[in-house]
Amino acid sequence: MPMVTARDVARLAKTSNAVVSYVFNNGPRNVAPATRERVLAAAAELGYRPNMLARALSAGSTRSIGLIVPDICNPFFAETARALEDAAGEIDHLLLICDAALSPVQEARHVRSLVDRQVDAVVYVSLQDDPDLSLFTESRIPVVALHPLPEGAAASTLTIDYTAAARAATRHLIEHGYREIAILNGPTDSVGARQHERGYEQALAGHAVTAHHWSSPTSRYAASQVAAEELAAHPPRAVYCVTDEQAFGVLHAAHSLGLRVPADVAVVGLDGTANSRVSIPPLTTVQQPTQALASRAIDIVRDPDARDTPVHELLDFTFVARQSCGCHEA
Amino acid sequence: MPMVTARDVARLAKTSNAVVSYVFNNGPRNVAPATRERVLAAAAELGYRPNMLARALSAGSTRSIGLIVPDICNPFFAETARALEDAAGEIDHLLLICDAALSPVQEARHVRSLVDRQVDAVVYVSLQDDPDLSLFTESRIPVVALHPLPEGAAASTLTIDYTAAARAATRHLIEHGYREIAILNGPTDSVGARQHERGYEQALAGHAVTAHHWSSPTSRYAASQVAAEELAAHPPRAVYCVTDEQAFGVLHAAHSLGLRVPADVAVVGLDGTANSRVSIPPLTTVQQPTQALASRAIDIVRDPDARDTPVHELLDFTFVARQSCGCHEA
DNA sequence: TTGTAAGCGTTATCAC
DNA sequence: GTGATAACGCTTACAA
Repeated sequence: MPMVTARDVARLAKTSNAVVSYVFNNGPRNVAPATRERVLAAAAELGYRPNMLARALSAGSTRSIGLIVPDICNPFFAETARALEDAAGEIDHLLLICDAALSPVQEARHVRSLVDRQVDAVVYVSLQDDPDLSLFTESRIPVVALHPLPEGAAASTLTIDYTAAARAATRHLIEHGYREIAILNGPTDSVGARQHERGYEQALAGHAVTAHHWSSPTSRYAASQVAAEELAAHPPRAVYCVTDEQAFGVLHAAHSLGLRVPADVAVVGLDGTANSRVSIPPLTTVQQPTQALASRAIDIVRDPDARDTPVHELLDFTFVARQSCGCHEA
Repeated sequence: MPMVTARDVARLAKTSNAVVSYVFNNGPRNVAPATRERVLAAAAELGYRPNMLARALSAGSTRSIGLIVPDICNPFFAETARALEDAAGEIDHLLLICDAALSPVQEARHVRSLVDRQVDAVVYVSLQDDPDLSLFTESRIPVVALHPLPEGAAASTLTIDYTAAARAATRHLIEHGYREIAILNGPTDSVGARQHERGYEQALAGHAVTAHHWSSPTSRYAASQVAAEELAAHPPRAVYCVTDEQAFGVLHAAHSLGLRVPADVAVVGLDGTANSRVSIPPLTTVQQPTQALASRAIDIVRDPDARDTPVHELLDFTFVARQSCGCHEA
């Protein structure tokens, strides 16, 4: 298949390649209706498709947006990727999904790769609390992080209010009457982790509740290991997990120790992945507004105003009570 | 940040941009060691990074490989994507992950998009039994499908032997002594579905076993719905599911009906995702050789010989007995 | 061994 | 309203 070029189309339409470009871009110059028709007809006849590489090289935009996630095998990030792909598709951009595979080294490689690939913007979920954004800023690539960033970081952020979410989840557990409530937090001391912590503490304040502080990597297996150990030692009556995956791990640990959920241990998660509906038992969780997060992220990153002045936005979450907390007993 | 070009480097190294190119590509011409050093030093000083777009436009290779999966939220495909990203990274290629989101329309859009983006090759897991490969063949983009294709399709295939896998799984259930065994197959009549079916039938042949034929979309929720209905009606003693996700759905359905696994219903899956270790109960499954599949897929698609003559390869699977079938009772 | 220059297929500026 | 033509930054004959 010899590649059909704009020049070929121009030849057939008896005009110049410039006009072909004008037609396919609706500008920057006008073309006479008759000429436009001839060009379109010729293009159709030859099966012409503009060469995106040449277009990108010349025009300076690759019409692509990068996404870096810590772990594509975590369905929450897969769902995020899907929502972003939709949002990007609507503005006719390609989403480049990069999976850090839980490795900071891999993550750094992807940052480099996206810069090299000249993506127009980046949606970033980092493994690090304070990721190095210099490569992006040097290349003037706008970035929006889907998690809180330290004060003064050179990127926009777009998240739910984790403090409020943790508070709501913990409060719900307290209202069930549980008096020994653990928080299963993430593996590192990050801004986000501290927000969960704070919400949990705020909910506990003034209640005669014993706190338990656990932490595990954000994976089902790792959480299961940690939870199994903790549950065997000083079993709390309830656990608030900062991700659904960790909650699923707790569910598994409880099961393997012969503990019933919620009769023996109550569990609440955060993310509201599709799987939370079909876990054993169905998981009570804080639902992230994945669609809204995605479309807003694309808006932010394409907003010329936000390019230089990072914006920080909070979106609303929804608390979903299912069986694992003790509501809706089966 | 004014972009640093090869010309800038050449100027600083007191040589020509051609030599800069020779240095960065190790060819096609040799460069005197001294000159090479000067170029490298100049490049380092200026922070030169070759412009991939210009390189791709000129050289004709984008150093990228496309991947189309039916559903990135299914961890098996996420794990596949991760393995492929590793394999692609080793040859310094970017993996473009495209999620069809269970929509054939979306899938077709991605095919178009990958062709437009001029990827060097494509790894394809299609929703269709007989996907339209013409766009790829016209553009001479080599394709390897990770599932069986109808006779004569213009792409290589690389899979495990699904017939043998289904046979092994079903046979295992028979050896447990179960006499009512269902197969939960995929939603469409595809080559792959027929292979599962055949393996299941082969295992059953000559045994006094009652067969049950179920089918559901490949998602936990959908499988759970179908299984709940079937289990409420004529509960079989065991179920072989053609994917782990469907098996998880059966687990959930059983739980919500108050059926114990494996005491009341035994379940076997196929894929061997990480989650199968931590399901409730841990899932007996046929483990796909994900890493091997990925690296072999990259090899095939880059093999100049296989470019024109599709190859069809079978890789070995591993049967992993855990609790859901009745082995290793907790 | 190195430099010159002609592409690669667009976009966009200028004249006309 | 349209047609030459110069970028965009690189690769790679071809010359020197």
